[in-house]
Amino acid sequence: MNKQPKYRQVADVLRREIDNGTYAPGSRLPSESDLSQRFDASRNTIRNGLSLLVSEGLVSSSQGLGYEVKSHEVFELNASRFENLTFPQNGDAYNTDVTNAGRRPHQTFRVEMLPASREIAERLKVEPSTKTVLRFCHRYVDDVPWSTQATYYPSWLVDVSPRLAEPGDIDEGTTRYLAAQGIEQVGYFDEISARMPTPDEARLLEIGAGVPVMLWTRTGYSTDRPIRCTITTFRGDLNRMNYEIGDLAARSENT
Amino acid sequence: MNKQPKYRQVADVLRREIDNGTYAPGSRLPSESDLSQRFDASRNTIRNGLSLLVSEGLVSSSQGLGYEVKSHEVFELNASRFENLTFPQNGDAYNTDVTNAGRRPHQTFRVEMLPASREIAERLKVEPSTKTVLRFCHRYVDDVPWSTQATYYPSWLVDVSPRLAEPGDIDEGTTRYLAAQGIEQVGYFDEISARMPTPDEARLLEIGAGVPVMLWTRTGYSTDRPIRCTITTFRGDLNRMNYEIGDLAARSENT
DNA sequence: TCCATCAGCTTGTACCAACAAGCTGAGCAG
DNA sequence: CTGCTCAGCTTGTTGGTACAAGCTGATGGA
Repeated sequence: MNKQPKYRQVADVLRREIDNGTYAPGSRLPSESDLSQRFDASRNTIRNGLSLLVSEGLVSSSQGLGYEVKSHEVFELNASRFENLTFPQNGDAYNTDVTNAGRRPHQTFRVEMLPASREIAERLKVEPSTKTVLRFCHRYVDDVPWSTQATYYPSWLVDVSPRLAEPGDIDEGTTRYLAAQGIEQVGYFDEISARMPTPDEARLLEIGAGVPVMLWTRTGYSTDRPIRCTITTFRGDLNRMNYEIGDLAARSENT
Repeated sequence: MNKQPKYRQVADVLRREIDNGTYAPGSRLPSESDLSQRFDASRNTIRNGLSLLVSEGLVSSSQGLGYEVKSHEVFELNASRFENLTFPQNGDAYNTDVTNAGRRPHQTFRVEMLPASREIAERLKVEPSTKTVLRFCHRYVDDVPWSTQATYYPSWLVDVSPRLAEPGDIDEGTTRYLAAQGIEQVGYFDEISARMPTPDEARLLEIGAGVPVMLWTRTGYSTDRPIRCTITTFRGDLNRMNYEIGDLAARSENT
């Protein structure tokens, strides 16, 4: 019957104990050597089992400290709020959302000019390797790295809206600034996928093994062509993206 | 300088060789003992490095076969297509999308009655533990497990639309059937997040370590209350969800 | 009191060994 | 030629050891 290898049994038992609250979020698991005694297994076997839980994102380990049970407070992200003159643009939306959630937003920012990758060129409908302007944000919530956001603008747009290529924030928001230049965003196309982080992403977001990233690619359109492409990466387990579509009058009613 | 532990160096070298095509998708890496010689490291250290690549989803291993470099053909999923009488409902959308992609759809199906979990109860605006009808699909693409879809209906809806609780497909689609009962879905609320699969999900979707799942929760509303809640899980790395919002006339034009 | 040091805990890295279990192709029996 | 077995490859599992490196609280000197 019991064909499961020992390290899986260890993981299964601990997983169940985490689920039922024996080990609460934020608390620490017994040490590897304690577990080694409890399960009558070598430290290697215990580590093997614990690494399963780490790769499931249930616990994280740190040298000298032990294994901590992770909590799962998700952050809601309203993605279908239309970005136009009436509503704030994406960057402001981040500040608004985070502040409304009672947390503290903070971001670093940089601008660079670089040739379009294949993905970006396709979405912006320009030739690959054409110059594009990249405006890059690294965002934090309560000083914890939360997301990176890279927005690419085609060079033709920068020609008519030169402030895009200047370092430094655009206070009124890029959407408003572009509208003032006669470029209005009338629609956008969103693509969402998830995968494990590259080492770079893991570093920027300070996430360990076992936490996937979500990739959110938004291509914005004027009435006649694409005007920007924004790629946002963030922790998949702590964020939830929301879309409201159609008539949702019934949603806000209290039963 | 070189403070990186050996097993990370191994992973970094192999990752770069996978990226630059030295090891193409579908091909196999050298065996652990070969790599052990090449890197002058013990087999354990090599395994440690390879497990990093596995957890990044770049390669997968199987006993007796070795390590295979994985490919990344993504499947597009149009999520904002409005589900109403004019357009087919979700289940049919799956058949349509898969067939259009030149692949073969196939699904198993079951119906059961069970008390609402907290998440479901909240979304359907019913009391927790109230009876709900679950219609569950396990979907395949070219005989590869692709997604699971669980749709929950509140019991009051089943009372007026009894066929929901009957096993077996509803040929005309549940949306059409419900509309015929006077229940029309006029809007929906989507929530998307990602995390590592539970052992159950890993089993159903036949995914190994290093592949996250995306969770897509859609709550459908009539004009006055929620009428269904659908939770879809699928591989995050092979699927991309799309939303079209606003005026996208410029998207389909060929430059 | 304050702060520097260190013992003693934790996990991280690296090696070795042995056997189990899955897959494949060579080669043999029919 | 067909089909079975098995040697020899692969990864999987489990045990062991040793030392490095990070964290914390106790200890003790200024």
